[in-house]
Amino acid sequence: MTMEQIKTAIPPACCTLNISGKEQERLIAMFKALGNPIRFEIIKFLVVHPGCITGDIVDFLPIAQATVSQHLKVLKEAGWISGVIEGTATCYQLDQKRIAWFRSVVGEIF
Amino acid sequence: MTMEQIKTAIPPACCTLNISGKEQERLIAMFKALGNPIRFEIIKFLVVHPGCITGDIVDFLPIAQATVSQHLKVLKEAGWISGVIEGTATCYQLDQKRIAWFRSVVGEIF
DNA sequence: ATTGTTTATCGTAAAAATACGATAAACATA
DNA sequence: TATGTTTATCGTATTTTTACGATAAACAAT
Repeated sequence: MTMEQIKTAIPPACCTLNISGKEQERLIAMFKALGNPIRFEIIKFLVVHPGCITGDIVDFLPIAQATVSQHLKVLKEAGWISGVIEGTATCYQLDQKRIAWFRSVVGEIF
Repeated sequence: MTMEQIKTAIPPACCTLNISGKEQERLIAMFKALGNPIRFEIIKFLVVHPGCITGDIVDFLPIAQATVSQHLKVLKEAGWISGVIEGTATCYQLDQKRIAWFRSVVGEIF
């Protein structure tokens, strides 16, 4: 009886983890957003060419403008980038504050 | 003529980026794998309870055994975890080497 | 050998993501 | 005001992901 309990017990907790709720949702959204080859290329492009407008990214990628716009929206909502409207164009750059947060939380978890 | 060229030119490169090919694919796969709430919970569980078997995770989560097994496969193929067969059970833990690689590459990019 | 336990895989239905053309909205320019 | 430029959004077709039950495979226990 006692042995069976030991046999079926899960390994004891080795630590605690302080992430849940909205914070966890945001982190997962950031992971999900970069888990796509096109969006990863967009981020790489913005790392090297900060301040690009949508059209620059459309010219760079082999996909339709509507699709690029959609991917930019996902990246923006996840917190990887922010866009500043300048006339008819939108100027994008990395959201360094959020990215720093991402790195720090990943560092805390693992 | 000259002005038009300036107007349509993309911002100059501010740096270079050394990631591409198989390495980039692996990184994207790691992002994609953690961009799912169930898989994120599995990783959290394994952080706190290293060395758990599949059944422990099945008991912990509100989803079917087949689904858990599928998610474990995704996490394993992405490089987040590794599994050691012990009798009929499989003992899972984080792949710390790969995780360290993930953190270092993310640090290099951003 | 037979039965039970544990996990992975197969086939498939439902949900979500992705890509596109068409169109609208906002602004600049002639 | 009329025309062009730039981007976002809408509707939709296709692909991918997710979840499940059923089953198979590998081992343990009787």
